[in-house]
Amino acid sequence: MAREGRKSRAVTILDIAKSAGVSKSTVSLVLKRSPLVKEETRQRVAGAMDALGYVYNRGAASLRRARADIVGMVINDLSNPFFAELAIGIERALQNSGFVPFIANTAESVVRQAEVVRSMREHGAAGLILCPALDTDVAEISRLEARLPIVLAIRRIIGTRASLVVSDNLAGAARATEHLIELGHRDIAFVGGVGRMVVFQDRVAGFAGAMEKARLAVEPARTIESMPTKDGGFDAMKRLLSLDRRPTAVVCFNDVVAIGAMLAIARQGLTVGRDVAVVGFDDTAEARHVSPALTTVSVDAGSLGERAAQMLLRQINEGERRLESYVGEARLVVRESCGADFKRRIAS
Amino acid sequence: MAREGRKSRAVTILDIAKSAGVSKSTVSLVLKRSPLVKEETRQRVAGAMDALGYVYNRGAASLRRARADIVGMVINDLSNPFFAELAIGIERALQNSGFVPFIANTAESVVRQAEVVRSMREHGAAGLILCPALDTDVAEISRLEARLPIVLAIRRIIGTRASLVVSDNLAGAARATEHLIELGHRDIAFVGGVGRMVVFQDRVAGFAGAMEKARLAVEPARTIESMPTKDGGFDAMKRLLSLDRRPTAVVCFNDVVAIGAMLAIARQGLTVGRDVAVVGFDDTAEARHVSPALTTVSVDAGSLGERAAQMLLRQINEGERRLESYVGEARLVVRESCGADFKRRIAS
DNA sequence: CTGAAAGCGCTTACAG
DNA sequence: CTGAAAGCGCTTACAG
Repeated sequence: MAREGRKSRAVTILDIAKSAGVSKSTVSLVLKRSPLVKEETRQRVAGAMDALGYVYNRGAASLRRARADIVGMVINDLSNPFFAELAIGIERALQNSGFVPFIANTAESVVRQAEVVRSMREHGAAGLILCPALDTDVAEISRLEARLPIVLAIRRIIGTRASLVVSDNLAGAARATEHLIELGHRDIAFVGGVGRMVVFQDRVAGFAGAMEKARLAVEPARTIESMPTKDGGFDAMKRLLSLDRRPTAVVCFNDVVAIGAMLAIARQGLTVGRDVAVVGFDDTAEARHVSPALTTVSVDAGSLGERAAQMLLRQINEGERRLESYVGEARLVVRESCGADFKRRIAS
Repeated sequence: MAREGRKSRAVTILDIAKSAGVSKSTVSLVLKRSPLVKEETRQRVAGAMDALGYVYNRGAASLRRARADIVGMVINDLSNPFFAELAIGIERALQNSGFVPFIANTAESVVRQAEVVRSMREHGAAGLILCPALDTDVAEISRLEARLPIVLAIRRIIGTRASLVVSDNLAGAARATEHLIELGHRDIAFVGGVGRMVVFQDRVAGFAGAMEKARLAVEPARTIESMPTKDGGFDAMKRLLSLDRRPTAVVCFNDVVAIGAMLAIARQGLTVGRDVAVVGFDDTAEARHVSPALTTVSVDAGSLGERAAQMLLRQINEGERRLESYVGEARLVVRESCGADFKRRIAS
């Protein structure tokens, strides 16, 4: 009935050694798959482990080796499918690396983020992949980055020299805006996102650049900030639609904002794509699945995650600091929400 | 330039002790906030920690105390918002418990699940919250459950005596079905989910029970299995719509399946709610956000997660085995996809 | 391949 | 409050 857990005395390599009639050292060699041990001995030891229900104590090993096999992934919003896909990509890349990823969700709280990071360091994390929460302090990142390998993902923070994996926000937003302009739109708004985020600034810059190139006005009143969530997008779009002159198209901060915006448009009795064109950013699985399907900028969250993981592994293994940056391609994926279809039907 | 990480010699309590002019024991007492240490000493020690950049080594502490402060959460599909919400609820409940949750995603692979569980045990997890992957072996759970505190969440597995947090699948599905029957539907199908999952069996049983109570036929050909994903739901619905006689309503295995099904219906040129009524199960945030809004069975993933966490904490703290079960209420939330609205408009 | 010894950083009694 | 000692379970040389 009693559990054999950490409570009662655990089975150790010494027990295994006795049971298999070898020394502690030999068991340790078996554990690390050393070729020094002959097959027959190896099997005897493995048999003893099975029989006694041995569980390797990584804590003890880490303590001795002064290095643990975990890496932390700190995610700012796990309920956003984009970050869930990112996390899954990171996990995939870590699969056979000898490191296990531990995920934590900060829910955009810097306080929570500090706790989580501290906890991961206390557990001996060999490195961190960090998607910084809103309003993360530059100094905090710099301090961290001096102490352990770290890769910043998705959200750039100005003033740090940490390794970085982001997507090409400027080009992506520009491309999305150009597409709307090509479709004939002149009155285009930017919806969602928080002004003090660098990602927001980059995307707005891409948007404004494309507008200016086409000699179109960028009115400050037509850039509506919001939390980068579905509800945020819904509210922002509602506000935008309540203005006296409504835009014919909107570039949204990201997909969840765009989906929220689409709902606000529908709620208003308008048709997405015909009355108001919508484009998103991220290309999460949801973008394909909503109706009308969302035209968006694809950044491939999964492969960004893989990149970040590989970058972190290099940094951990090479010991000394080696900073890299990767800017993932941002590719426009035209579906229905931009109304390209409606235009075509009218033209023909 | 050099990192102070685990590579070079780490700062230990001995360094702190020297720097603060106290003994190692005193530092340890400060660490655990013992009232034995007077405030002035405490501050001196805390100051030294700050100055030297001390990081508590939990691995060493766990080793000595033979007990770690982590609990594992093993999730079968983190890309399903339902499980993401569950995970967030678990995290919330663990916030001030002294335990930190480590999440891992098995992506429905039992092989991956075994690896992940082993890794968590090796790291000394004090307990596990497990959402079993498809086809998880009963024997494996039983073995595990004899060795450490464990709470099974969401997916019941027949034959184990482990603690359990699930929702009332039978009643929920019955309620959803009854609602469709009240709306006048006679020809109702069940869409999505994998037949060998107990959750599926429970929900189908609820569905069939309600049908039989209304003396309606349950045709096996009208129970279409699929992976419990959006794509699965899409495919299943497509198959269902290709039958000669199409049902007027469908009860879906869960929300992601329902949303996939809604897309298949729309793709077919039909209108959800008017041509085919749809109800889901879970009430994820997405259910509110799709259009038409999904009528579904609310089970409150977040609070199920909290329950599971509390149950696990009790089990860990009380030392000996104490099995509990919690069956969360399943409440029908009527929105638009069931067509209640259309019916009303016709009636008036 | 094996055995003995030391040590990773902490906590736990225990005596003062 | 403090100090000295032992020990958690492992790995790491090192000598055989």
